Amino acid sequence: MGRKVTLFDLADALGVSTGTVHRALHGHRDVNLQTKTRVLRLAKSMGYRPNLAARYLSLKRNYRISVNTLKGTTSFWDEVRSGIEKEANLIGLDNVELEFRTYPRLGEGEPEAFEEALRAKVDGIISFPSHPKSFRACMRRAFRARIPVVCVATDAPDTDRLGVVSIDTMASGGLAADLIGQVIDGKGKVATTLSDLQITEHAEKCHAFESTLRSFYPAMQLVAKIEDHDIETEAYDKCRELFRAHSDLAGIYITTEASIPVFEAARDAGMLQQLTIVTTDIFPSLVQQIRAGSVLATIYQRPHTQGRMAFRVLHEFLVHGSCPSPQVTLAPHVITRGSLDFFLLRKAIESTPEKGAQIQLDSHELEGFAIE
Amino acid sequence: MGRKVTLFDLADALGVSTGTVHRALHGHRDVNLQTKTRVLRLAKSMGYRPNLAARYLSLKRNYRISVNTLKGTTSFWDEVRSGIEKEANLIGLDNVELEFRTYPRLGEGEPEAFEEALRAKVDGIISFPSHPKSFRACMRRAFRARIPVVCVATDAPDTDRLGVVSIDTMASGGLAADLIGQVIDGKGKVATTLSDLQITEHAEKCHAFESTLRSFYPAMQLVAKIEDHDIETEAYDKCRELFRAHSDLAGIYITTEASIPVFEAARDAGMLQQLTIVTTDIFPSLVQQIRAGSVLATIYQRPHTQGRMAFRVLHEFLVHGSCPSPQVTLAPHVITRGSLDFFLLRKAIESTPEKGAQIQLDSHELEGFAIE
DNA sequence: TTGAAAGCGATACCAG
DNA sequence: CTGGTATCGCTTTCAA
Repeated sequence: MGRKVTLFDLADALGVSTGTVHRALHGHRDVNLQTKTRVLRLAKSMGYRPNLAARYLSLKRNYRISVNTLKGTTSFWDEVRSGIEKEANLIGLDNVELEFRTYPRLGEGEPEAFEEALRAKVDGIISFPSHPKSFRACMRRAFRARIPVVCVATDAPDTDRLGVVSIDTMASGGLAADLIGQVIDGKGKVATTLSDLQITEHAEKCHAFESTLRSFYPAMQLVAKIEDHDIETEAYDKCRELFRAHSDLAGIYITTEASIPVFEAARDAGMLQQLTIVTTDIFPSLVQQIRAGSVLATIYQRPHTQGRMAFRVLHEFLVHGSCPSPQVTLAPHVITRGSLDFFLLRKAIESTPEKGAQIQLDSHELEGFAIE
Repeated sequence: MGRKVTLFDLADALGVSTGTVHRALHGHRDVNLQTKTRVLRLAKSMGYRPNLAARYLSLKRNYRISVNTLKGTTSFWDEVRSGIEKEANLIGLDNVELEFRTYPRLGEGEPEAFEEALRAKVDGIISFPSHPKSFRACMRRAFRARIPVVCVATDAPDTDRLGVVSIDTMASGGLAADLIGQVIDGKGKVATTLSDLQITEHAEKCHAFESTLRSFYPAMQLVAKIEDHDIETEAYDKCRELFRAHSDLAGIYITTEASIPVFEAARDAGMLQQLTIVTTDIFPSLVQQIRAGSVLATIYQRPHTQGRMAFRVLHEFLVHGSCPSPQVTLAPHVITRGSLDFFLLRKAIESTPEKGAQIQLDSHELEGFAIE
């Protein structure tokens, strides 16, 4: 394994200066096309790889990243943000500054936050595209400004986003179908609730749920896909209606966090016992339902990890200039009553704030690796 | 937000040289105790944080890490190794060299590999402690040599390992119990298989399984914990015996990869249909069983992620001199028939080799972020 | 015990 | 269009 090739090695071999080599590699204007190709060819043949440490050091400018997300009613978005922060000061050689811009509700204040980030000339944006339509316009501007954008939680189709980090919706739907299907022995009526069929993410979960039923549980019947448009009363009312129309309903898959109104409707209809329920994500009032045994399982969408991954993708691009995997799709976690405590414990650990500034020590000084 | 504090700032403020400050911070011998404490105090009060880029750059020496793992019969250990490699060239600023030392079987060749790594004076070791007893002796030597060791997949109790990365055994057992319990409607006989009750990891899974049954499925009965000692014929024979003794067995939780002999025994006993089975991990012949519908779910132990995390913990220690979380416990993934394909897809992506040396480009040159 | 100074490799500026 | 060179912050000799 030969020693590492440096800029100087290239310059030396070609009889030019490192400045020239540098400009050639980075495609700056004002480089002779010939020397440029010579440099590029040699770099490839010698297997040149830039030394990132040296790069960071000489680059005084810090990367500034804007994190545009929803305020949210549960801790989901807090966890996304804390995941981003954690990854930032783990990876970060202190060369990243995060700027958080949060908007209160779906589609409300999102374009403004985006616009602000663009005006602030950040180097990259991590964003939750809450309103597909207005987001597309934002993306066009980001594209023109050459600011890379990573979407988190939901994809923004037909935009030139650099990457997406989201949960595997197909796996989620498939899991939900299998869990319910197995427990109710492959027969009976089931339903799903979602926010809106227009939202790709939700549509995909339902689709996977339905297609798994078709493939493996032909005797089951999906009788409704309830759209609640993120409005609690709408969810409640439509569920009441559903339970009235199908008093023999056996199971329900709630693809969003909006499970509480469903429980209330089921309880009020006196059907809570008979229903096999799979929910999404986790928060205190849902924990109660799980402990009470009303929930078969909840499908956890790992917001903390989504945040971490989103940061990684963007950082990778800013630093390496390349994007290893424009689509990061996370496997969902299945949480049941018997495993609940272990998941809650992990969640608590994840949200522990980073230990602050910490003087680094040589191992000589650590007394037998003792960790405080 | 004040600008970052450098070594020079500290030296300047104290009227000493950067060399002195450096030596004081690192506890090198031959530093006046007084100046040392003055430096340390000032460093803390000024919130000094070393610039890692500068450190990497000036440190010419690369870290050498030995990865001591099992050859294995399934792809489990291949995935662990590829996870380590992936994280290494993602995080690594090329300052890490990996040396793989693999041993053929449980406890066979393990001490030799360890010894070799110590002799080679590596900077750290990632190891699977396959044989608790001999491993402890190895660890003592590593400790004396001041070489940090991170355990992967299994912990090594009562040793001074730097950290462990493993799957959450409690969550695994709890999940298995809930899955089986719900499907068989909370009543009937169940059993588990494991390699050896001496192995903490297996014992914990069984314990969590049992305790979840006790808490939430009192009408279920755990009739056997079968130890197969990693021998296929032993697993087969003991299962046949089990099935003979309990022809009304309703479910079985296989805590290890050794599920194939169990399927064979069940099939030969004509009980495959009646059993609700939860397995562990995934490999081609198990995939067949899942597709065939013989498996309720398999609990995937995420070897790739285990590898990635193990590397992170060790790297973190070598670089920062601190260990953020000595115990990384991963949440297991639940894979069912309806979600199988999505998990297999992910697995295929994970094991895609890294794109090799790649010239980095400025964003100017990327035509609209187009990723090849 | 401490100070001074020479790198590490890439970047960016200023001359030519 | 290209060469030379100061610079980033830390580590590590070599002298004092």
